[in-house]
Amino acid sequence: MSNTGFELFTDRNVVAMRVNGELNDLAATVSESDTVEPVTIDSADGLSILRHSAAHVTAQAVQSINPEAKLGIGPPITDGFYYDFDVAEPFTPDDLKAIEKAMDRIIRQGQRFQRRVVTEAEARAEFADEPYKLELIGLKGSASDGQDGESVEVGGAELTVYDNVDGKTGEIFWKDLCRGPHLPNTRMIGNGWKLQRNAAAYWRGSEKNKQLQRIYGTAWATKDELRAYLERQEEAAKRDHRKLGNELDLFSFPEEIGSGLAVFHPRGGIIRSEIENYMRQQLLKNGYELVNTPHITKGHLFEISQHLQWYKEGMFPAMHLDEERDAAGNVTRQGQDYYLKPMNCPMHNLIFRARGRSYRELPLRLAEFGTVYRYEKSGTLAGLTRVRGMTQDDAHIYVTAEQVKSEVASQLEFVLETLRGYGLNDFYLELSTKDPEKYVGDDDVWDEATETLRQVAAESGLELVSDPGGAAFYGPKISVQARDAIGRTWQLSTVQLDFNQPELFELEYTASDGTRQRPVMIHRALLGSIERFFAILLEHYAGAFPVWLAPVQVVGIPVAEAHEQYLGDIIGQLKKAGVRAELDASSERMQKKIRNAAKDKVPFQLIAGEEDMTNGSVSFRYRDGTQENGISVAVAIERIREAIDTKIQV
RNA sequence: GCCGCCCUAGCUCAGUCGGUAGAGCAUCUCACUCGUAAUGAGAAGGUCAAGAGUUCGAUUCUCUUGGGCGGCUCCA
Repeated sequence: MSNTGFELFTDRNVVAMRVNGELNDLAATVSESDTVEPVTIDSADGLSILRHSAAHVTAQAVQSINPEAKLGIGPPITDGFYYDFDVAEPFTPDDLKAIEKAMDRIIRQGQRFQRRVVTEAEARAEFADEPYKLELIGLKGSASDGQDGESVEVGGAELTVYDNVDGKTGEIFWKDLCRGPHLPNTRMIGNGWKLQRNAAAYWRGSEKNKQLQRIYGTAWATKDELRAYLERQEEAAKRDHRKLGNELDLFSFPEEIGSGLAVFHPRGGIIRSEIENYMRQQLLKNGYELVNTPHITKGHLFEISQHLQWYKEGMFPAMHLDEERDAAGNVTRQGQDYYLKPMNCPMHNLIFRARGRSYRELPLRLAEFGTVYRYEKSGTLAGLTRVRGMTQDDAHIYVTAEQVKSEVASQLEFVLETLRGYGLNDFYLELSTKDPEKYVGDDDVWDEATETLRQVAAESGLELVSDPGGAAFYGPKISVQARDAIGRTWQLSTVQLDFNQPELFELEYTASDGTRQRPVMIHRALLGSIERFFAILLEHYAGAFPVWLAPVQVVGIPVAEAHEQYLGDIIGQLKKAGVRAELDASSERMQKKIRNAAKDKVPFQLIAGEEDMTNGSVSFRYRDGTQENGISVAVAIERIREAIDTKIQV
């Protein structure tokens, strides 16, 4: 006896089913021996199916408007879907509107998604006009990298086509090569969807290939969820560090200086230096030594480190200096190429080998706020999160092989403790392992090191995600991912082993038995770059920094001019106590001053008028608009100092 | 780097179907002296991103360059 999913599940929220673990359409038949589980539309699988079905509808709509459009792929993604098309002209916003309209019609029509197994020859005949589909059919059976969404088309055990048919007449409107499964019916896409934008994307993700036009959309089980999603997007846009940086006068990117090169204004500068001060204090407490190295170097250093061999495109081009020529143009004096440094490690290696090193000195931890310059492609730059000039809180730790594990473990602990100080406390770890195509060193060494990192990660008790093939060529790495206030994750700290540079730089220490040994090198960036970390904190706090980071910690607002001197004196005392306090002595009314301070997201407003003057007190107004009147000056100062010292958010 | 879109006052934005521009906020001046999110009046502020082309005339159309945004690729 066998049944279809429709017979098994009458709940309208069930859109597909798992049969023996495999996702299937509800139209599929199952036998009694099968294990069958329902997939509801609001589950992760259900949403993927919904989104993938919406992608099909997008494609049908596009081809109904422009039959010449050739189909690429159309997989579900986080929060939505996309579909790629080869079209003569890129889509315009008006095109998207027209496509949405056509989609709406298709959805209302209630077309059924009907699965059909085909042979390769049949598929080739049916999709003779779809060159990209033909390519995918050719891919079938070859290396099944599910990477760029191909697997949603041809990733199944057999080749299948999904026909979109009229629910009553069975007339076929459209079809697509697809693994499935799909919703039973387009009507189930409902009205929780929206096309969002179009952009170009390389066919199958390679910049050697042609660029197709991609349409992005989002789709949700209900209209309310769509609305909630759009609100989240809006919230994220409000926190955009580029917008806040401008509004709060923190930093800018003057066109005269160049792309990806930021200047920090006074208010951004003070936040930046607070970040650095705290960092420095943590470093010194944890056995680091602070070093300092120049921004430029002769090219030879990067020949030793092999950066000029591997990463030259990522470096600013050479400054060719000191060359001399005679009248005939012959070189009479050989010049030198100088480069801006793209990383600090080679220079730290030179500090390590500046003199003989003993095992007694290890672990040797060299830390620096090292400013580096990288020639990132223009299209990849984004605010402070991707720049061409940045300061890394960089450290290189030289250890014996036996010390690797304990050092990585203590680094991890140190990293988490420090990040918590900045108000981040939701973390998980990612372990990046060897890229079989691109690595140096022995497999044994890699395996052992990777295992060590895995153990340390496991012992931390944090969630661990693996990132196969994500390591740099010189060693595996563990990274700390942090979730911010609105749930986005950022890769922050990295702890990375390096088997390569100690070799290249012939680093050695004298072991207890008098032999010369090669140290293991650990690269450790805690904040990544100060710029990027700054951006993350700015977005995390939406500009309302905790008191210790706030550029202006206290604004004094006199009720009228007559109270300026009284309040000015209190502000003066705060300044003496090391608080960033300002008196607003402008000619505005106090209401306006309150508004201004609120817009600047100042944590404490101190207000004083007649009443306070007579009582020797002051009134607090907090960021949330609440207030507390009649606080004695001494208590007020103490309270503010404490809020700063304990790094609390207010 | 690639595809598309964008660049008007310090900021946010109007506007010009080709006849060289306007608001609000910010700034400055004056008046108001005020107890919890915008007091009023006035002034000043622009080579309409830069350069070239088409045109009697370009901020507007075309091209180039710079900068930005959304993606793709990249992210040592």
